[in-house]
Amino acid sequence: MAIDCAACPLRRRGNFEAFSDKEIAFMRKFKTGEMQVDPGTLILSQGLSSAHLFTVLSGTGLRYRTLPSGERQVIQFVMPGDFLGLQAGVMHEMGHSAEATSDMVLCVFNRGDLWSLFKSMPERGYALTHLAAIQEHFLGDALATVGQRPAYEKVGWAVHNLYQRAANLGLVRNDAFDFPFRQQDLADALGLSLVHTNKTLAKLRANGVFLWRDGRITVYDQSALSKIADCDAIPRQPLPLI
Amino acid sequence: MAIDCAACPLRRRGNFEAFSDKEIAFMRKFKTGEMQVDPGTLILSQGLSSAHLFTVLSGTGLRYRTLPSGERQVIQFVMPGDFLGLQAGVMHEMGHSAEATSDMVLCVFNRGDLWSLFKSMPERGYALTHLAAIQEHFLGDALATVGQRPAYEKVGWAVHNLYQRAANLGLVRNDAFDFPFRQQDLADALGLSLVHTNKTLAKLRANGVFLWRDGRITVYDQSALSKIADCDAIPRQPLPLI
DNA sequence: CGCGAACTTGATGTAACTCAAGGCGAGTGG
DNA sequence: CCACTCGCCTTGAGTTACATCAAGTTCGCG
Repeated sequence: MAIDCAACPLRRRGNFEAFSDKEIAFMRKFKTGEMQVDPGTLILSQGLSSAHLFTVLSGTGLRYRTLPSGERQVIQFVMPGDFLGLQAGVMHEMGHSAEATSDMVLCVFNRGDLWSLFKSMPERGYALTHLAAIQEHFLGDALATVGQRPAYEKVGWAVHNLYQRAANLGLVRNDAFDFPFRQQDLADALGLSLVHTNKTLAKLRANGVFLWRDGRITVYDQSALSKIADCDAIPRQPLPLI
Repeated sequence: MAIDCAACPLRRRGNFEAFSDKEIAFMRKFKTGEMQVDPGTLILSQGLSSAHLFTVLSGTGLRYRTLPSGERQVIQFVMPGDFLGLQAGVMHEMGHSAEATSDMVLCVFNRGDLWSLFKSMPERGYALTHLAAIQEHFLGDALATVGQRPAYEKVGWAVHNLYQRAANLGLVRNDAFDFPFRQQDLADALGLSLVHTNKTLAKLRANGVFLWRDGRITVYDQSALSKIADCDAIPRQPLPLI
């Protein structure tokens, strides 16, 4: 029933690092199952630990942090290949929650096996660290955007980023990709109000940059978009995968 | 001349994880030297790789990301125990720069030896990942603060955080610790203008919460501060160290 | 058909920005 | 020793990007 790691659909469709035979054999043991969830399902919960760690096989989700005052900051739009639960794995508790926004399939690992990953398969431990470094890189970029840029550029940056990631995963067809989120989610990711986000999206639409409708984003003018996003191009190196 | 890892001053003064004898032996080999730098020295440069990785032994610094448009986002106020250069270690380039703001002493490691850390001493590889996870946790918190909170709380959060970190390192005496930064640095960390940061600091001072003068912060009212910062208490677990 | 969730749009308010000017201490040079 | 500059902090005045408030539309669903 469960997908065999050797035939992992991610490595076939996306731009990921290759696995050695030894690594595949290890991952088969390391993987303890698969999980299928519906939209809205809470996968990890801020403040709690978790017995399981996950790699997203398909579907989309959100990571977000809730402040005691009730505000919500979306940390990341989760896509296939993302690893969820590192904080629960090595620390006492998660600093954010994760939930599905579409049907989602996740590879499941045991938190308790994490040490074996370093101990008996250092290549995999290194890959995990690599993933964490990429995450740090992305968060730094997000922080700079949220902290320093005006709304129009924020939204442009977000869509640009999402488009690049989707493209890397082979999820873009005719300059369009699925994006099953609400405007509120984007607003919470960028530190903008819902209303202002809406008006900014309208502006970008009017300018013919892109269109977000019915859970799908279509980019009409890539060069305009990357000019608005104004960020250093992401090197298209293969991503590590757990 | 150089400090022996067995007598590392960090592990003695701060709240860090203990090292086994094997780990100490390994770190002695892993450490290739020490570096002494003056205030203003650039340690790592955004967009470039680096042959060296560092652990801060003493002194303070800044990590910051510069946007193509010239804006600067301060990512972190660097304190002793912080590890610098993970991104250069596992990725092609740094996503941010790092510079000293005081005299600083750094432990120096070779980028090329990083793999040996995973290969021959998985405990250390795990510690590195742990460190990365903590960093991710902190960045998520910073993102939430910059994205969702008003200026008064932002500044309160920042000082609260800095105080906690300094306390963990044994750097607090009489509720005060050194903080050799400019208001502009704090402004760039929080996504505020210099002027507004200044006025917000004046308000906190007037309210008797804390005082920042001559490169030193004195906290007068801890409970008021943590109420303003309004964040989940950081568990005081020992920090990993590289 | 009524209801709720999400999106849209206009009107009004305000937190934070920019501009502008002055103070203060440290360093420099005549 | 004073005059000057320079970096940083401070404060007031005016502006604006974004927030909040308040409707209204559309659409799917029980």
